[in-house]
Amino acid sequence: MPELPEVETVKKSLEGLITGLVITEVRLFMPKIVKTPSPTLFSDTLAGKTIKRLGRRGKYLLFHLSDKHTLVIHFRMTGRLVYSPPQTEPAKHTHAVFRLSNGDELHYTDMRQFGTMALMETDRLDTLSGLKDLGVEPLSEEFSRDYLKKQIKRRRIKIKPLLLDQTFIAGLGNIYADEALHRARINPEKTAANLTAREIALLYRAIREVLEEGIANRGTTFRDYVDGMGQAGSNKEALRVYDREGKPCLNCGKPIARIRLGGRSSYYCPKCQK
DNA sequence: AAGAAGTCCTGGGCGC
DNA sequence: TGCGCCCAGGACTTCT
Repeated sequence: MPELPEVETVKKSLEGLITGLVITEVRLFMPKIVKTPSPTLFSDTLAGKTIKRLGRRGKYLLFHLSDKHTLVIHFRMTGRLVYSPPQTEPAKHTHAVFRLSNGDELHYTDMRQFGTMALMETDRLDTLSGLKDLGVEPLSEEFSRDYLKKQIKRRRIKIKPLLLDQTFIAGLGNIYADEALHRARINPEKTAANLTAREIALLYRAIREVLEEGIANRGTTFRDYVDGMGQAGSNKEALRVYDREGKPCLNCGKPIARIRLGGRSSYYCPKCQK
């Protein structure tokens, strides 16, 4: 599930290879993944554009193009974007192929078809639903301990679903949210406003640490995630609670529990995370 | 206004 | 072994 560290890794793995290249042709096999504009206009407008710079906002990957356009990709759960030599047979579930001016290609695949793409004029990006409402970037300077404290104190929802709310903090998903809460020893069901100052300080640090480690390990691969070169990340080895139901807590040895919060699995240690 | 539920989709895991 | 059922999950929309 590409979360912030995975999208950042895709960005880093691709930018050195494709910056400066021209998108010469777009083949779209699954038109419905394009949110805007129409599939034909999407392909036609992209053709001939130069890739100026890659960016990332939350879990969105951004291709800043010539003519003041930006291509926006969200991978959701199983989306992949892989740099491929010419005439590579598209893998199963390949929905789009971007041909580049050096002859190589970018293959976009997504088994579940949840991922989306959009092409916009760059100065209209703030109108794209989802992107426009994103909260603070957790690795930016804007995300300070005071900011987190102020924001958390005004919310009555449980801390776990709050961390997953992309309008609160951009880029955390189920894996890194659980890991941050475990590291900060906070129960996922605790009401956000009831966190102590100490807990918020620990959470602040934990969020940054788990994301930075995720990036350093080139992302977490369970089954589907790979970077722009098709390589899996190694951060699964570093996970301390996620997907470890029944296994011993690495702090105290008690079995990790799993509950459902807001329709999602939450893994936590009942002893360490009171 | 906040929060719950429904929606999209496929492969894997399970029970029998 | 093989069939069929059900679940996971991110974010948006719709309902309460």
